[in-house]
Amino acid sequence: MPDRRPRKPPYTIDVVLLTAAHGKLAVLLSRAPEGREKWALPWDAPRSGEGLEVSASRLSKSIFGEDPAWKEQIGAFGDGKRHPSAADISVAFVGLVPIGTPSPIGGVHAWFPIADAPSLAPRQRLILDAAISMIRSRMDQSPVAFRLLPQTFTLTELQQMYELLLAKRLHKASFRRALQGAWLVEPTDEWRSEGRGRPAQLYRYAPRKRRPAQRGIRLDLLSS
Amino acid sequence: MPDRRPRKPPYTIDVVLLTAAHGKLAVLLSRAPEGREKWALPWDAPRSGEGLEVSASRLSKSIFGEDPAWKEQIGAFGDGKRHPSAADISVAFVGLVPIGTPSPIGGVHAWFPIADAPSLAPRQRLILDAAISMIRSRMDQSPVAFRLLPQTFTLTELQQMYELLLAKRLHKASFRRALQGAWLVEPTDEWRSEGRGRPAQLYRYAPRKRRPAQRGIRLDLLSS
DNA sequence: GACATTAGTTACTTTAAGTGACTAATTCGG
DNA sequence: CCGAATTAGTCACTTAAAGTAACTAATGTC
Repeated sequence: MPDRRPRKPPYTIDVVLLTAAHGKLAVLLSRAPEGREKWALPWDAPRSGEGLEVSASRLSKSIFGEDPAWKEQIGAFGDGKRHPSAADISVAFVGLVPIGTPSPIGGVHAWFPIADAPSLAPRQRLILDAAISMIRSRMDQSPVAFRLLPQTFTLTELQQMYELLLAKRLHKASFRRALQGAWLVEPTDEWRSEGRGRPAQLYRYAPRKRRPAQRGIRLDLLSS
Repeated sequence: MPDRRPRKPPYTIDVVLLTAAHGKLAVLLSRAPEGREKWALPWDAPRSGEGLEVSASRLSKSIFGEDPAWKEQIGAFGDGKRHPSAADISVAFVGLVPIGTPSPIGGVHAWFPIADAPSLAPRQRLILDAAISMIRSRMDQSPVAFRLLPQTFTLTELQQMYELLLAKRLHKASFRRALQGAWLVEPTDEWRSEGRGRPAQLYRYAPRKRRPAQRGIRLDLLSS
């Protein structure tokens, strides 16, 4: 990962790969061979002529063999905070990895629940915090919850994912009614029996464009 | 022997300054002395050791003498698109200027309604579009509408600003009820008589923290 | 003083969300 | 084979919020 060419790069690409495991959000960190901190977010210098998105994809692929299920830029970070590289700024991306994706992780990478992540270089700490707050605030504009789940899932799993991200319990009937109204999922003809209890139908993410109904104004969100 | 040729900067800072004028959003452009396009978003190379936010402030101050009323980073842009500079990437900021701010604009700068902006370098076009879509999507999380208005304003002016940003008509009673519930404004003891009709009371933006009431889930926004 | 004009409120309707209790389909332990 | 436990899914009723139109209030114009 760290490209140790003598000249300092003009900037770095840092990626925050997130997944859900054991009811918690987890972030992928790489063991840092040198430097003050033992772990770091995966980062690299861009290659010549390579776009930002492409760099981030290359970095993700070097870890997983494939792109994350969803990826978005967080922004550029600088302002004098220390980074494993000597670069003045870092362009950060957040990517989501579906729960249960086989991770070809050797001893070099490891998943950490975000609450017990080890200490990171200050700039990378900022990036991680920004990534978490970004996916929490984009949940209603991007299919964040769906990209943390496999292609098919039960509605209970989906609800639990929303509860994890919102850090809040939701009521079953309300959740399903909202889901129905939003035309986000469609049932498959498969069912999953999870030991005891009635089997659950599997659904897939299949958003249908709707008229921009968008009722109301959400002024109340401003006052949080 | 040091190389004295103008070295290309590692990145640029570009700013999208927006205001509202004549019922439309307008962007500030600078006349470009050279290059393929006649106009450009204000940009500059960062100074050594200067943070990103600081660079953007410096650039804004060089135009207005003061910071915009609100400012936020949009992100980093690159991916091979052409820019007035030779830099590989540009870090873009959007800033809001209250309606009616005296602009010490010579022949160098001018406000353009966003619908009739002249052609820009491809990367700057992307930045401008991202800025617009950003403030539209952040309206319910940041006081965007308030930062486009003067310190005190009438509720009708505020409603018209929301209508401009949302590109949608709102009903007076609903808007005011939502405003009341959100605890975002407080009345001043001033009134403004605008020619004919009953005078309107002036309000100021004074958000009060509330319990995170946040009722419901906005799944419907996902399907737009 | 009648009227046009803009501000602000009220009362009623419609829609969405909160909630608990219900039915349905399965496993498990006798 | 039967009943309790368990999880999935739905229903009906309650409560809260947004849509809407008609109202009152205060000013300027003629």
